[in-house]
Amino acid sequence: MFEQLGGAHLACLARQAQIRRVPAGTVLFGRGHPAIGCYAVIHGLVKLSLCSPEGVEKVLRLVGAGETFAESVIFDPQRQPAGARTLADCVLVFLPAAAMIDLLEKDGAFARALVASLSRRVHMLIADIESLSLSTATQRVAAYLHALAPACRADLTGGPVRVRLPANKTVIASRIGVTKETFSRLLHELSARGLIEVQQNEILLFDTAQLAGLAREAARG
Amino acid sequence: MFEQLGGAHLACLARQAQIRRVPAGTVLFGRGHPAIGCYAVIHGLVKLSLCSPEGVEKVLRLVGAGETFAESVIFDPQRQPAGARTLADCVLVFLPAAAMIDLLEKDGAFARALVASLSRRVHMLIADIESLSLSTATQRVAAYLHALAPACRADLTGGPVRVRLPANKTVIASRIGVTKETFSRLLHELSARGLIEVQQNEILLFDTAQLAGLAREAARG
DNA sequence: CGCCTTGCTTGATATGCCTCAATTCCATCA
DNA sequence: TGATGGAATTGAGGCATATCAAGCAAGGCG
Repeated sequence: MFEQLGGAHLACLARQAQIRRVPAGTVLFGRGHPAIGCYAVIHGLVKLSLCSPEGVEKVLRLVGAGETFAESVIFDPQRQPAGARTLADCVLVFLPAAAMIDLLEKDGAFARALVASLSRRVHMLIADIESLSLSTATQRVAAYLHALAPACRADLTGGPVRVRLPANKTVIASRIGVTKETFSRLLHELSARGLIEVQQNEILLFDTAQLAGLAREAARG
Repeated sequence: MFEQLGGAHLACLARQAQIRRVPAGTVLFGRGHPAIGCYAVIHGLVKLSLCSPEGVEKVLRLVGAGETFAESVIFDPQRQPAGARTLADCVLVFLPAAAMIDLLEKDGAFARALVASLSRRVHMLIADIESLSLSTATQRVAAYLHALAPACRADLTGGPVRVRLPANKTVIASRIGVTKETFSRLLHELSARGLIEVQQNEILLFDTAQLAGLAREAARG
């Protein structure tokens, strides 16, 4: 993912990193746990989520193969701001905090990659805040579906694109910021408009351009 | 703020940085502008905000003296995710992107400070998302007021604390994630409960502990 | 001094989304 | 094959918050 670092340092990292295989449903860490390192997902899916005191859950992010998470906690003396749980059987790389800190100061390329990674995270979070505060539920769903479509084909051909929801609809709904009920209803509404077709966990996008438009514009009757 | 870097490098930075004095109401950059550097606020107040296509504004952050902004854009090949405008006459330090990138690779201490700063930003954004998706408007207002109170005194004495809103109420409302109308109503409700007293731009907090409690717990009748 | 702008408050009304509850669907397992 | 349980759907109703509209206070300026 974000490792294009010097061979020597990479080797050093590799020595301290450990491969962990964890079954689906495992809690990697809960909210408030102290930071002991960060993770990279080789295979599988990890759910990062917040929980209100009343037990309502908000899915912050779904981390798939090739992505990393929990880097930020290492460098801010806080505790985990979110909990992490595997949604599928996973192969993870665990990087101890000490190794990260060490490498950060020694390898300029790594430092740069880490900063870039964190910057990207910041931008993604800002995008989330934007959609939560400025968009309607319909717009968020449209935007999410549009984002699932691989960028290349989507805009060119205009033909139907088949995407797969990375998790069950309850989780996706929480990620998008609506209840599962509303999510279900909105999917139906988009189907009725002829924009998509829902087939269990897969969705056919008939008109990605119009989806994108919906996501951008104001909701019209 | 985040500069405890080596003297030599600091001098180098100082050579490339420029002090800029800008009057209130100046647009420093708009959304989508390319990144050319980042800023530190010496004096004054800067508003970072998003804008929906329909013109609705969401205040992302209010940047006061001693804080920095727009660092993340330098390291992610994106354009500014938010616009920046001064709310008061400001004295700013502008750091060109090139200087930042350069320093990042050369100075381990700087790299670490930068990473820590970005990490803190990530945590703050997560906290915002949490309050937007899991809290009611009342809870957000209570949490905001509580956060304004200086941590030390507040918890100990229990006596009234006088805080000043950093900007006008319309801006604060948007920052908190409610309309100015609801903000006004909620302030009154808290006054009626005897928790606070509003005096124009200043607010007396009579019971910070209870405010904190309100922010945490579920809304009760 | 009165005008005008800007910000704040207050009331009345609307609505988007949530909540609760009842099925239905599907997968797994006995 | 039928039983069991989690997920998804569907409907009815309610509530929190936005929206719209109007009135009020305060400050700057001719």
